[in-house]
Amino acid sequence: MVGVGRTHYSEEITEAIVGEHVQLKGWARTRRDLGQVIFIDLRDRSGVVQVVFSPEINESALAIADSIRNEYVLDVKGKVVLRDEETINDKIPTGRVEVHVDEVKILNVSKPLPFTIDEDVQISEDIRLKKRYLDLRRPNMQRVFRLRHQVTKEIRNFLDHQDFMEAETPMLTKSTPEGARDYLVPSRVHEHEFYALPQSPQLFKQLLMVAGFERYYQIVRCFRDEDLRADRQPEFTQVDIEASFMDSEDLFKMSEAMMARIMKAVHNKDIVTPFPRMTYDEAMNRFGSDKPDTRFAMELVELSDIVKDSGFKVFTGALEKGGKVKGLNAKGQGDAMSRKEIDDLADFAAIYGAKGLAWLKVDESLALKGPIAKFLSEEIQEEMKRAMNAESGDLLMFAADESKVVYDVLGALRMKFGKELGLIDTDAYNFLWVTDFPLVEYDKDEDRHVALHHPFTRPVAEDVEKLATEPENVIAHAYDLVLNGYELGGGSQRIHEPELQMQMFKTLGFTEKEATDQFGFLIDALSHGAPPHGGIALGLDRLVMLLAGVDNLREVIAFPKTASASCLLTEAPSQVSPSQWKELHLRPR
RNA sequence: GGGCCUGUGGUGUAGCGGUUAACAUGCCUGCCUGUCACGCAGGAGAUCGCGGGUUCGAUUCCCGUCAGGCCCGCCA
Repeated sequence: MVGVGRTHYSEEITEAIVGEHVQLKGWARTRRDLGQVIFIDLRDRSGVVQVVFSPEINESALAIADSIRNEYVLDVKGKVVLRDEETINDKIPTGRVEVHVDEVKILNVSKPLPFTIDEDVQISEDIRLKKRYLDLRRPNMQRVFRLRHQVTKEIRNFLDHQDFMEAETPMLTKSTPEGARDYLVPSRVHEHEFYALPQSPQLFKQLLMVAGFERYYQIVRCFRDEDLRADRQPEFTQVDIEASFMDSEDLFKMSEAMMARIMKAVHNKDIVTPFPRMTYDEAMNRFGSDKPDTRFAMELVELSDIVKDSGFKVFTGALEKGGKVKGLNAKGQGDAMSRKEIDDLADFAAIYGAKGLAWLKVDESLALKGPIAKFLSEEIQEEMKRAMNAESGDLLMFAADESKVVYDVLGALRMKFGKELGLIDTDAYNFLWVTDFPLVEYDKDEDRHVALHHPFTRPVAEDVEKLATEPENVIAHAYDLVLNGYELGGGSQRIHEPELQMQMFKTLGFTEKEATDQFGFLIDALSHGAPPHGGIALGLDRLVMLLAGVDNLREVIAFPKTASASCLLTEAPSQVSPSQWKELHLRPR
């Protein structure tokens, strides 16, 4: 340990250095004043050690200690002493020793705090965010940010060893259509023109490939002006990677090695590679999600064929409109749940667009009971039971609707039961590749196709012809890395031919002129010897969140935004002066 | 844009159509030489988020609003 005026961190005060004279700096965590003897727990970034003041040690130090309060900043000098057997404190690592203080300086005082700097004190989150500098002082928060540092350090070391080089890209860049809403920055110099903060460095990293860097990465801030979630912040950090001459297999392998290294470094956990893979179709059909949590089973069951001739309108109607009927078996819940609880599931399903939720209980004689039982023949009921592996006491739920609604509803119900029934192994880290995404999907509102990944994603070779004719059926060279039901990141092989890129823009409804106006620089770059390339971007915040075992991004971002995208500490965003408006050629509306 | 939940001393909670608004912790004062979330004694500290309504009377019920959270839409 180095440092001016400090010989040790508090965690280093151990039996090994008994008798030594040490100098420590830190904060007074608590003071226990017994009149003639005062104990203070001195906390620094490493931990806590007890320092002792008494007349036998030093009168003047004791006098100063009398005025010390919580969170005063101290500089103490003293001797490391072994504690008597009966005064050993097993609760702290340094509990076998203490420092007898012969000199103390108060480096700074502190007002009483709004909350205690301690591990498990429950404080409402707005208070924590308003006084974030105190919140971050808590040891468990410090641990999280040390973990975060360790993760980025491992990533940098790993990629460096793989010949990747870090390069920076602009934060003031061009607003482009497609994707999320941009954060805009008005230009002072160019009247009525705006920069956009990057949603990701996507185009720049492709241009770095054209530039011949071959292997690039960047740990980079990205911005998206969309509404927040527990796992979504308006600014977030991405591990952005791009490589020339690497195919998807190379990228999978490399990403897996990187994740394995991180897991080993931070949790000493050996994870199995290669990661399992699943196509997008399979993920949706089995789990109702493109980021399935595979830590528990409870898969969706396809019932469309079984019920298509049932005559039950709810089912057949959905099928006639091109939808699906799928089921979900909540084991034992037919017995466990009350009628009201089951009825409440329909409200839950409605959030995801379901018009209702059909269900059946399996009774002791394996008969199906419930409001829809009478609409289904004996034969169909038998087939349903077989397909869903129905046993006595089970609750069978059914969604019949357009595919998206069926997936969303049953996928959400699956996660709800998984969590509430404790089916999830919380120690598991289930990595998974989801592959073969569709290239585009049809957007009703805009009446055109939009890219599922982004417009630079490469269609698989055998589907290129379909781009113009049946774009919905084109599969992309795109993949997501999923961990425990969270999308950790996504990547793709990119289009490196200008003609194919232009065709892609046309598929997305751009005219040639619009494409050239917006993305001319890219098309031009691709026309000058662009190598085949592809890459991946990983959400660093989410990764750290999962490694830290928390379920909210705010816990792993030092100064996060609230659900309404404001910073309670600085009170950003804020109004600006009339002169600032004017300079930017703007006026309030 | 929409739905749901929360808002009471500094902090965390309790409470109820009429209370002296309770408890814990923190804070202040005094006592205490082995505590460790020290202890003991005393004290200060709240227009119950804000506005309106219902009512003889609202912290409590209703409406609105603001703030925080979760979710849908949005976002990859």
